[in-house]
Amino acid sequence: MDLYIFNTKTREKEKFKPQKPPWVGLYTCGPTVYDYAHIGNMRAYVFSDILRRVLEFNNFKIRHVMNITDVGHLVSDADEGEDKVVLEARKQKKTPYEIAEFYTDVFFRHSAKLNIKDPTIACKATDHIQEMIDFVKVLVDNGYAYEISDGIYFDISTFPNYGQLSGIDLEEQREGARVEVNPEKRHPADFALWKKAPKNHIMQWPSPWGMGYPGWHIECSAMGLKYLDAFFDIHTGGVDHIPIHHENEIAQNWGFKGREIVKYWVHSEFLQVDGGKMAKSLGNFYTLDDIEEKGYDPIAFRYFLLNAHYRKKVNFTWEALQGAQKAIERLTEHVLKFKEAPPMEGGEPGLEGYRKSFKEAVNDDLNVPRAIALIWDILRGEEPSQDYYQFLLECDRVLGLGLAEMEKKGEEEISEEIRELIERREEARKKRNWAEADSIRDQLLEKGIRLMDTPEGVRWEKIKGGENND
RNA sequence: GGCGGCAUAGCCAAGUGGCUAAGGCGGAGGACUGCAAAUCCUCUAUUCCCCAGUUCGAAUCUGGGUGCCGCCUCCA
Repeated sequence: MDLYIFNTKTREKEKFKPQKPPWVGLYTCGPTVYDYAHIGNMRAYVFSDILRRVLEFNNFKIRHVMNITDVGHLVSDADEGEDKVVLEARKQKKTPYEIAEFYTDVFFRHSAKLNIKDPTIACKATDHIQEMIDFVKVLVDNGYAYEISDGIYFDISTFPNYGQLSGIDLEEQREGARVEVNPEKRHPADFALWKKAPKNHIMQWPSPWGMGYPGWHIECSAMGLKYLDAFFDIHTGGVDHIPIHHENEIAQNWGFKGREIVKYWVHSEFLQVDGGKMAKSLGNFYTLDDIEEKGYDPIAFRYFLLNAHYRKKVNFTWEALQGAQKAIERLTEHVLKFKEAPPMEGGEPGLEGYRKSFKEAVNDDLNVPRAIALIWDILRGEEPSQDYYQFLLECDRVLGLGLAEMEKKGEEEISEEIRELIERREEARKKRNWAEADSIRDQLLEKGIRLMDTPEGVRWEKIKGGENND
């Protein structure tokens, strides 16, 4: 069955054909490690994770490269302002390397909690200064770049297709631009490949053009080519990167190689909060830590994201997250019933149909919402059997919800105090002292423990989320 | 100001020309229970922002309107 992916470049779903099957070269624009990644950032990485998993599901072998931007990303993409990491270092009175290391660790911690697979190669910009210098040198030598007083700039007039990815007409864009342009630049959209460093700049390296530091866009080209080169199939990122970052990348790749390097450009839409933009200034800027602090499982957030298609804006609300939390809990319960069920004699007759539908869904430009609906059809519509359980685990290779590790409620850790309360209630129940039993139950409920009396005895669960929303 | 996208039940959302408009959450009723919870069963959009049009047939295509959002400026 063929896999179809929407290519931003052609604005069409295209049949996916890697250049060197079974290998697939996948490059993901990684984080700029100057601050905590927020849940909107994380959507992009859950998306690239799903893409990777679907590729693996289709039996491709993946080399997944992700950059860690720890230098060169200025406060403005128009090559203005300060380096983000350096700025934060000054604020916190630390070195840029300390800042980068700290936020890189946080990023991978959050990724792990969301069951995002680690990239095959995670590469830091500062570890590839030489590669970037070499890249820029070639561009200069071949006449695609020029030097001015503050750095080396790419000359976009050498690349007639500039703007093709985003469908932008440069002349029109110029009208609305509110950025002051560097008067030395030949064209306002020319972008920095290498910046010359002022003496006191903390991060700087020797180069043919004196001490300096790389422009932001060059790292993806240099590292992408270094690690993927001849099988650079897919490049992912958020939609915000289409207009500047990825256009620039295409342009400089062209200058370097004389051809396009990337075959498929795939971009994920933004996550919105309460129907609008997420921004620190609006007070709706959340991180995964915030989600956990409110009592939700990170995996509930993953489930929430999987419920919507990656090319559509998704609207984050606490109510929706609560729904996702509840859904993943119920899903767990169902899955466990299937886990314990025996195999079906002669196999499940309906299984192949589900298998086909599942693959059709995910291979149709990653239609994960449809795939999840299918999971529910099995969970609610079919008798539990080991055959279906094995199939669910198969599906989870794509979904990454951690179905295999799911545990029964009532097996979580609880404090001694809670345990005693539960025992006291059991005694009261034996004496048919309902008033006391119910009062203890209410007490536990306030402590976030919900009791369930079953024929096999009492079970409990910690209540997730919901109780302390906003 | 320029460019683009979206509008499906209380909420999150699939579906882009034709079987009864997926799925989840929430809600209602019932079974079960000492009562609950969990679970199970049933129900929960005659209709897809509005108005025209194309078509045998449209949530899906076209035109107009309204609303929201994004980008062009930091951001995934």
